[in-house]
Parts: sequence; structure tokens; C-alpha cells
Amino acid sequence: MQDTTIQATKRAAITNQSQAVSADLIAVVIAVTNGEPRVLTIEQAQALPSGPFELGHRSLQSGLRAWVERQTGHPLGYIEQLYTFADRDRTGDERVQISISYLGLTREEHAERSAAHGWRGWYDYFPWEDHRAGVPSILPDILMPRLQAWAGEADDPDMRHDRWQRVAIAFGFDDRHWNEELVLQRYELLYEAALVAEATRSWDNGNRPSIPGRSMIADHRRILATGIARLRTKIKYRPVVFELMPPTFTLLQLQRTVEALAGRLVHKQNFRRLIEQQDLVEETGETMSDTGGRPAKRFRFRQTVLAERAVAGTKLPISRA
Amino acid sequence: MQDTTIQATKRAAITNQSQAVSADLIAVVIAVTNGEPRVLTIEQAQALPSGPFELGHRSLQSGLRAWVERQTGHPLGYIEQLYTFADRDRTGDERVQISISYLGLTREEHAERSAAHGWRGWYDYFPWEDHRAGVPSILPDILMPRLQAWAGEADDPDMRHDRWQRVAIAFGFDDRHWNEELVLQRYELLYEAALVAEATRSWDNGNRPSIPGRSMIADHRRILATGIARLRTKIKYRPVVFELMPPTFTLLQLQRTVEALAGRLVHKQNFRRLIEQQDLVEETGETMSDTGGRPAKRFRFRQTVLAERAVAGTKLPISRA
DNA sequence: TCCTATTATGCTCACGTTGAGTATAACTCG
DNA sequence: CGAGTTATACTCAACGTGAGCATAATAGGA
Repeated sequence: MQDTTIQATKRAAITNQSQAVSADLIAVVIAVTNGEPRVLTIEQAQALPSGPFELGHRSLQSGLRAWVERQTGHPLGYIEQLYTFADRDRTGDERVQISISYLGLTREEHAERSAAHGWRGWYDYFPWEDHRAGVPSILPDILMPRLQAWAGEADDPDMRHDRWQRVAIAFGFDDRHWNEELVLQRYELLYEAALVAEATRSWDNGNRPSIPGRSMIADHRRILATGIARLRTKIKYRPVVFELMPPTFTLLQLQRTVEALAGRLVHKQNFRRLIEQQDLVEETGETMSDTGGRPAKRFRFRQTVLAERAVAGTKLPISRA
Repeated sequence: MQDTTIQATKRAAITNQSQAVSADLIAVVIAVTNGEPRVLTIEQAQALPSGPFELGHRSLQSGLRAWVERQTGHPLGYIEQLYTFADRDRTGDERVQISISYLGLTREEHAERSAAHGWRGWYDYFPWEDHRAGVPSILPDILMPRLQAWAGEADDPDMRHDRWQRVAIAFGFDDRHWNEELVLQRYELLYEAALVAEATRSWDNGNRPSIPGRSMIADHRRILATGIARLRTKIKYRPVVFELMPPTFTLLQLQRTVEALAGRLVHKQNFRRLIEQQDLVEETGETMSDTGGRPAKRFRFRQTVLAERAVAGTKLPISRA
């Protein structure tokens, strides 16, 4: 093999400086209960489950599973990698901290409640993201004027224009459409405008009150935003919603789950048409009659299509216009 | 702030075991020249540019840029993160190696040639991925029978079926359509079937000749596959192709670039329709007359739409059927 | 029992998108 | 000047998608 040079280079480098690295695993674990999307948290809902990647872990994924189970008692099902970032460690020493974040999906069940950890509705952290009941008032009443002020306070007129354009696109101002996938861009704009608590914590500015929405330690809320954005994108082309569903369900329950995630409503008949024509589900034969109307057929996810669709795609009628 | 517990936990863990971590940055740098997609390599085209993440690096991205420039003399433009994985280090000691891979796009220009590094056509590594001139003969002649044999040699009939189904979906056998995005799945199947050199290197089996296609050290070819897959997906909804184009170009040049990346041809008239109706480009006023036919208008990418489209999406007429 | 509210489910329709093909236009080269 | 080649403008049918109408099946109360 001719890779001797490379391996030698690596070894040399490793022996020098790069050992001053530690790797953290951070989990965004999502479940949907009673039509509300929730995230698994620790530390009084101020942090995501996380812990260092250790020698004992067989892989990044298994390390993550171990940490989440240890900290919350909740076993993980589906997980996928989100993003990796590095920061000069805030603890002071000259160590570099690498954080590898994951998105996990489960159902909220055997979750043992405790004071230290628990499920929190994700809209507690991002109240401007829930458009199921129309545009939330926080948007026109609070965010819009504050962001407008932020854009306007730039010196350069070009920069003012640029700021406002980014804001308008991300938040759907100026007659633009709301795009539910831009969760991260929105959070980052609010951070840049110093409207969220995380942005104002370190340097002291006493006078600017932050906007509604629960905050988290370090950049955990940013990671949560990344996870939500990924999930909102992904449900449109991969059958991941089913990871969040009980074994059997009605189409309305499925729809409510999708709506909870997307933060917007979908056309009922079109939703059913799309789900059924894709052969994603099959009837169990039973019906469910306690929802106040005509009984609904129960469905079950067709495991068979997993192999095919996991690769070939799925569609959901969430408008893109 | 209430994050003291967490920070304490982190510090404790860092001091214990997790310092035995080193982080590598690996780059998949792509350019398209003369209608051929190429990847920047080192070590006689057997490795991707890479190096350890060091204390001196301000961020992961800047560390990566530094390594690529040092090893190849080529400055990077657009880059995005691909994936992070961890492996027990192959150098023997009990260190854990974390690899963070990136996709970079540039134009092959100031690239100083040298024996050690250079641009290599990516289809040298994946000859079965180029369908521009129809289904490459390697698919029916070599891959198909060898994969069939591999599927058939499983003991369990269920496993035989499962193997063949995965193969058929990934490679478009049994009258299925070729899906150019499944680059990684295809490579992984070939690896699982021990048909690529990387899979047979470590344990000795002298008798199974590997299939055509240049190999790389460690898992670099796998990372390249990840990058190609990402790029093939991304050109369909983000205007990243323009990162690979010269300042001005004809629509045919643009089309050829897209085709080179996707590994398949597109309908010319529809391609133009789509590009133009999205206002992605504007005429420069000049024309280009050395292509053997009617002179083509020169176009330039409209930087203006970057802000909007970077977020709002783009479309390319690469059939999904 | 019948009416009302509520959810389930089937079906239609208009419209935009997309794959595919036809028809010209404008060059170069021999 | 005709052949070859590329550019560019249109047309058309099929399909996907958003939206709405209509009917079915249940519970609960008048």
C-alpha cells in the first residue's frame, strides 16, 4: 500500500497539537404527543442530552444512545447525524471542543418523569414557528418591529437593505410566503440581531429585553433549530413520520402529527390522497370511533415499503408556494 | 446561569478519557473541466486532501481550507460539511479518530500540477456512475452478474431476497429506473459484496478480483461517494452549479456541466426553459461563436438571486421517474 | 326519533409543471 | 451554396397539485 506518507503525516500531527481535542455528542430527540412536538431535555429544560464521546463507545451513534439513556432513561430508535461544529472551549483552557449533533425520533412512552429531565414542547423555544392557528401574533407584534429596527440601525444603506431582505425572506414579511423550513435561518437572524437571550448573555447590555421563547445553555437552542429544520425538510421526502407514530393510527392522527411538525395545516383530502396513493399504509381492518364523528379506519405503516421508499422518496402536501 | 452542572460534567469527562481523540479534516473538492467532473487528490490520486484539526485553526472550515491549500496549492471557494464519522484508529494505539468531511466546489484554474497531487476524473473511481452515453457496459457485463452471485450466496432465502432487492433498487436492475443520487448506496453494496479493493484489502482473499474503478486509501473513496451523492442531490434544488462555472458561459456549457455531475443527459429545450424562467441568469450581450453552429448568447449568473434562491430553491430537469 | 355537529371519505376541476417533440434561425466549413 | 451543427421558439399531452363540493357514518341532545 502506498499510503505510508499519509499515515506518517497523521501520526506526526497527532503527536503534536491535535490531541487537545474533545468530542461531545448532543442529541435532539423528538416525539409528538397529543399533537404537540416535544424535545427531550435535561437540566430543567435548559439543555439537550449530551456527553463526551469516550473510548468505550463503539461508534458515535452508540455513544449517543448511551448518553441519552443514562441521562433520561429513554431508549432511542431512529437517529441521524445533524451537524458537527467546533468551538474554542468555553471552560478556559486551550482545548478545542468538537460537538457532533444528532436528531433522534421516538414515541413518548416509557419516559420516566423527573425534575431533571423531561419532554418540552418545541414551540416553547420557538413560539414564532407555530402557524397552525394562523400567523402567531408574536410575529407582527414583536418580531417584525424589532427586526425592522435592527435592520434600520445599520450604518451602510446597502447593509440595511441586505439585512431587511434576509429578514423578509426568512420570516415571510412584505407579502412573502412563510417557509416553515427556515427555522435555523430565523433563529440565526434573531441571534445576529441580539434578540434572543443567548446572544446577549456574554457581553453585557442590560437594556435590550429579549423576545419571548425559552432559551437554552450554550448553543443548544441553535442545535434544536437545526434538528427541527432538518425534520421539517425530511418529512416531505422520506417516510420518517412513522417513527413518531404508534403501531396503528388513523389518517387524521397522522395528519395532525405532520401538521405539528410542519407548524402549518394541510388540506385533509389531499393529504389522504397522497398518503394512500403512495401505498405507505394499509388498513388494519379495525376502526376508531371515539373522535366525535364517523369512525375512522385504522392504518398501519407498511414496513415493506421501507426498503424502497427509504431510498425512493415520499411526498407530503405541504405547500411550497 | 444554571449550566454549572453541565459544564462541570463536561470538564470532568474531558479530564478523564475523552482526550484520546484526534480530529481529521477531509476534503472532497470538485471542479468540472471540459465536461468532466474532477476531484482534487493527493498521493498519486489515492487520497483526498486531509489533515488534522489543530489548535491554530479558527474553525473547522478554515482548518480545512488551510490543509487543502498547503497540500495542493488550490484555494477553496464554496464548501459545505458532509459527514462526521469515528473509527478506532488504524495506527494501533487506543486513540479514537474522528473524521469530518467537507464538500468543496471550485473551478480548475490556478491548479499547479505536480506528481503528488492533481485533478482526477471522478468516473475513474466510479465507472458505473456515468450514464451520459447510455448504461455503461460495466453494469450489465460485470456488476450485475457479480452482485447476483453475491445475493445468491446467502444461506437464508430471505436474505437472498433482501440482498437482491437492495441491489436492484440501487443499480436499477429488473426494469427499475436508474437513480443517479444513490451513489453512496451503490458503493456500500459493492463494499458489502467485497467487490471493491478497499473491502478485500485487510483480510486476505486472493481469489476474488475486484471490479474496475480506481480505489483509494482508507475510506476516502466512500467519502468521495458521499460528496458526489450530495452534489447530485443538491444541484436539483440549490443553484450550486454556478460555483463550478466561469464568470460567463453559454446555456449549453451550463447544461454540459449539470450533465457531467448528474451522469445523465437532459432535454435541451426543457433545460433552457427551466433555467430562464427562474431568472437565474442574465444575458451579457456578447455571443460565443466558436462552437460550430449558430452563435450562443453568453450568460452570467445573477448574483442578485443568491440571497433569495440560496434559500428558496432551484430546479433542474433531471428526470425523477 | 330526528336534527345537528363532527369527522370520514369519495370525487371533480382548474391550473401549473414537465417530458417530449416540431420547426426555424444562424452560424462554420468545405 | 449546401451540409452539418448548434441555438432558440413553440406546441402538446400527461400528470401532479391545490381547492372545493358532496355524501357517509357516527354521537349527542332536543
